[in-house]
Amino acid sequence: MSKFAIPRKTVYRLSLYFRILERLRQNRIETVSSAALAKAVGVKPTQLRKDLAHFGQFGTRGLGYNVGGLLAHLANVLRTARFQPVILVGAGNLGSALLHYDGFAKEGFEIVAAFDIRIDRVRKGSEKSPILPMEKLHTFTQKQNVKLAILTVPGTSAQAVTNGLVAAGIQAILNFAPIILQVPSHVVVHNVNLAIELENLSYFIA
Amino acid sequence: MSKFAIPRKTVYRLSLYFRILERLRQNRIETVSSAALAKAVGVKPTQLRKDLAHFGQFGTRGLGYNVGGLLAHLANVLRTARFQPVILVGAGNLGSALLHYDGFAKEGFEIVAAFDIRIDRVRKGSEKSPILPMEKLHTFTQKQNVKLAILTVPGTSAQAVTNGLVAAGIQAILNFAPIILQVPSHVVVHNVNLAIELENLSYFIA
DNA sequence: CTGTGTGAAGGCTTTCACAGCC
DNA sequence: GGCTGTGAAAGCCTTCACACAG
Repeated sequence: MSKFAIPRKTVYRLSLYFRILERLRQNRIETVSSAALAKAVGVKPTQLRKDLAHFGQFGTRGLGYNVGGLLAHLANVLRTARFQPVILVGAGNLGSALLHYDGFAKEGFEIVAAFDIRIDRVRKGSEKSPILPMEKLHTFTQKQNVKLAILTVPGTSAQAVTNGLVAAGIQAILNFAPIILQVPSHVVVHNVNLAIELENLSYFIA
Repeated sequence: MSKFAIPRKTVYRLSLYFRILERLRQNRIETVSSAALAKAVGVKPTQLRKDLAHFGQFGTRGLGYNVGGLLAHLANVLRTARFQPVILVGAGNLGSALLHYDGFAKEGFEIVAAFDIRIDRVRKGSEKSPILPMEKLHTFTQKQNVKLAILTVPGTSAQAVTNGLVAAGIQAILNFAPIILQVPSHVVVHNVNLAIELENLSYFIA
């Protein structure tokens, strides 16, 4: 039961289940069936049960799942994933946009610092994170033991910046630059391209 | 060869190929092999060829693909997907962040207007798109024949707002709200949750 | 010899069908 | 009866192997 035995897609859905369960607990709901939970997440009940089967048996037949108990189990599985410090590199258009976004903090991720070659790129003072020059990236990351980075630099400098991130000890990168990053095998990269999401979506308009 | 016969994932990759090809053309490169193009996109050569096979035969055996020719074909396949007007609903934290992002415009998507219940949420005047009250959404969307919407309202109001979007004729929604939207079958929804992306990523840190 | 096009094989996910337990 | 847990089946996508063209 190595953690890499669990499919990426399953892990992604665990996060979805977790959020719905939190909402249920807020509403003092103590029990939920796989059918109800699956519907809220937008998957089939059997898929939810298969996902959970990777970790053990949490339900009661004929009844469903105990909300608190399942939450605790999922929190345990996802625990390493939360409350990690994050740095953001590239405080340009999208970067500073994401700095203004409080959705990360709400979910337990704090952007502890942003880096840019131009430190004058400070938008009006709503963000708490300091914007530092790139030269400080290495030392800062190592001192604070940061492992997660959000990369929002232009594609032309993305690989060079990535090399610096890897050298500084970063282990996972949420990459918004439109290129494939070359990284050592111990570093995980997830690519996001909002323009392509939009393009892809509009393709399926009837 | 109905457009829905083409897998979502393939369409997504077509967008990736397209962007690399544009870059090659800028560099006056006229021919590219499936191996080279696939590497730039981060997929296997056979997958690239299978993707293209959905539409016909574009390559020359022993030589590769003509950059301009393949670009033209892909542009034709993706044509409906580009240069669409888009509205953004919910000019809160993430919404106004995305309004500041110029990556959409670069790829051919113009955010023609933003809507919010509070029209005073205007950040400093860098954006060109007007921020309008929600009451104008319906008329505006119909008059301008907008079919694409970016949804960045809180989860609590997302479904209600979505109903309004659907009534106004919106056919595709890029949804950042953390709930599953109920929509008629002719409406396409794509969900994006940046916090979960981050959580999922950090799960795979060794 | 190089590199595309493609049927067949393989692998991964999802779904089904139903056994088992409350 | 209601609902979970799970082996088997199905479906989908990716990869292989190789025929074929330049």
